[in-house]
Amino acid sequence: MEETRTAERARPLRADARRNRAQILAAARDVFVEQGPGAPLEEISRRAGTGIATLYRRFPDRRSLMRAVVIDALERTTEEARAALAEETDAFAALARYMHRTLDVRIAAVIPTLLDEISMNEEEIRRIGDEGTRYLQQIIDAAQAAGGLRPDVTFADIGMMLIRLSRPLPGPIPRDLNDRLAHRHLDLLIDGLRTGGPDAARPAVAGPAVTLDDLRDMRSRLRAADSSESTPPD
Amino acid sequence: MEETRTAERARPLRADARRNRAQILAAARDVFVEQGPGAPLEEISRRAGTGIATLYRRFPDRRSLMRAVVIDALERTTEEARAALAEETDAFAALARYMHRTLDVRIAAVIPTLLDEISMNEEEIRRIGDEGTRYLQQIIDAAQAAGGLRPDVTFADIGMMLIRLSRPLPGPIPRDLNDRLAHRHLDLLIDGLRTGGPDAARPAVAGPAVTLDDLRDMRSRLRAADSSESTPPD
DNA sequence: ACGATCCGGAGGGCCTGTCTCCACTTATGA
DNA sequence: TCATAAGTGGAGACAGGCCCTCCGGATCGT
Repeated sequence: MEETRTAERARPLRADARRNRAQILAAARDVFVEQGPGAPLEEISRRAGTGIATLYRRFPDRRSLMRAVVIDALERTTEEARAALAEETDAFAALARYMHRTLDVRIAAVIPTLLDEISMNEEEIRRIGDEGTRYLQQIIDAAQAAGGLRPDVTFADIGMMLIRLSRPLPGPIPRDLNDRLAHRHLDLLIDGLRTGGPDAARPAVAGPAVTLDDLRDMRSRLRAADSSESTPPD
Repeated sequence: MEETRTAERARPLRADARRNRAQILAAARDVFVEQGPGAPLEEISRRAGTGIATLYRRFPDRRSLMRAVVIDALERTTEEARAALAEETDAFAALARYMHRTLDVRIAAVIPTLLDEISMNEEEIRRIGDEGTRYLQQIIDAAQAAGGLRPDVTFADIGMMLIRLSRPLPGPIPRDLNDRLAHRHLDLLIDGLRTGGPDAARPAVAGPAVTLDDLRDMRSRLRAADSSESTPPD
C-alpha cells in the first residue's frame, strides 16, 4: 500500500524477487523474536528458503533489515488499533481485541530492542509509532472512562504485558502451542484488568490447559526427534 | 546448608575463595537470565568481580556452572513453596506469596533452557524439582478447593506465567525498576486469577505506574550515559 | 613470616558469522 | 521460442569474539 518508499520505485522488482523479499521479512521477524536482534543473518535466509546473497542484495546491512521489520510491525499494530477503535462499540472489547491481535503480530517483544539499535529518531518510524500510540491511548482512555478498565493501569502496563506475552516461552515448545498459550494467558490477564464483575460474567479462558506431564512428554519427544535428525542411520 | 555435595568436602575452601564462588554463582544467575544460556563466561566473571581463571577453577565447564545455578534456584523456590504452604492460613494467599517470592529468585525464566542443556535426569536435580512440584501442586489444589483460585488454571499456567514475568523486559531498563514492574504485573495477573469478588475487595496493585514518557526519558538518559562511557573525554 | 592456596589477565587457537564474487538459473517481452 | 536482463545461491576469504590455559604475583591461615 505504499510502493513508493525511497528508491524502490525505480524498477518494480521482478515477481520472484518480490516474493523472496517478503519471505525474508517474515523469517527475519520470527528469528528476531526467537533469538534476539543479534541473530545470524544466515539463519534468516535459510529459514526464508533463499540464499544468503539474496538477503544481502535486498537489505545491504543488518540495520536496514531491522528497520524494515520494525516498520512492518508498527504498521500492522497501528492498523489493528485503528480498526479496533473504529469497529468495536464497547470500549473494553476494543482493548481486548487490540491486545489479541497484536499478539498475533508476534513482534512486540523485539521492537524495543530493535529500536535501540536503529535510530529511534527516524522520521518514518517515529511517525508510525506516534500514530499507533495515539490510537491505543484513546482506547485505554475510553475503556477507563466507561468503567470497564481499572483506572490504575497505564499505557505502559498494557504495552509491557504485550511484550511479555509476545516472547516465546523458553525451551522446546512447538510454535503453535506457544501461540495458543499466549492467548490463553492474555485471557487470564484481561480478566484481571477488568473492573469487578460478578462470577457469572467471567468468561472462560481460551486455549489448551496444558499439564505438567504434557510439557514433559513434549520435551522428550522433541529431544528424540532432534537426536534422530542430527544422527541419521549411518 | 549442604556442604557435603560430592567432592567438595575434601578441603573446606579458603574464605576468599568461598566468597568468590558465591559471587560467581550470583553473577551467573543474572547473566543467564539476561542473555540466555549461551552468554559469555567472561561476562559472568567480570560481573562477579573476579578473573576468568577463577571461574574456570571453580566450575570446569559451562555445564557444571549451569548445574550449580539450577540447583541453587530449585532449592530456593522449593523452600518458598514449603514455607508458603506451612505458614499461610489462607490458601490463595499462599499462592500469591509463593509467586511473588519466586519472582524474587529471578531465575525461573532460564530453568527450562538450562535444563535443556544439562541432563534433566540427574538424580539430584530431579529430586529437588519433584519436591518443589509437589508443594506447588498442593498449594494450587488447596486454593482451588477453597474457591479462591479459578478452577480452569493449571500448574503449568502458573509456572509459565512466572517464567514470563521473570524475564527482564527488553531494552534499556534499570534492574530495580524491572523488578518492581514484574511485581506490579504479577499483581495485575493475580487479580485475574481470583474467582469473582466485589469491586471493593480488589486490592491495589503495587509498584510504580510507569508512563510512556518515563520510558522515553529513561531510554535517552541511558543512551547518553552509555555514549559518555564509551567515549571518554579525550 | 612462611608455605599453601588462590588470583588475574594476557594470549594462542578455534569457531562462528559477515559479506563478496561469479558461474548459473529464471522471468519477461517480442 | 529465444535473447537478454534480472535474479540466484553458495563457496570462501576475512574478522571478531569466545574458550581455556599458563604462570608470576597476591593473599590467607597459622
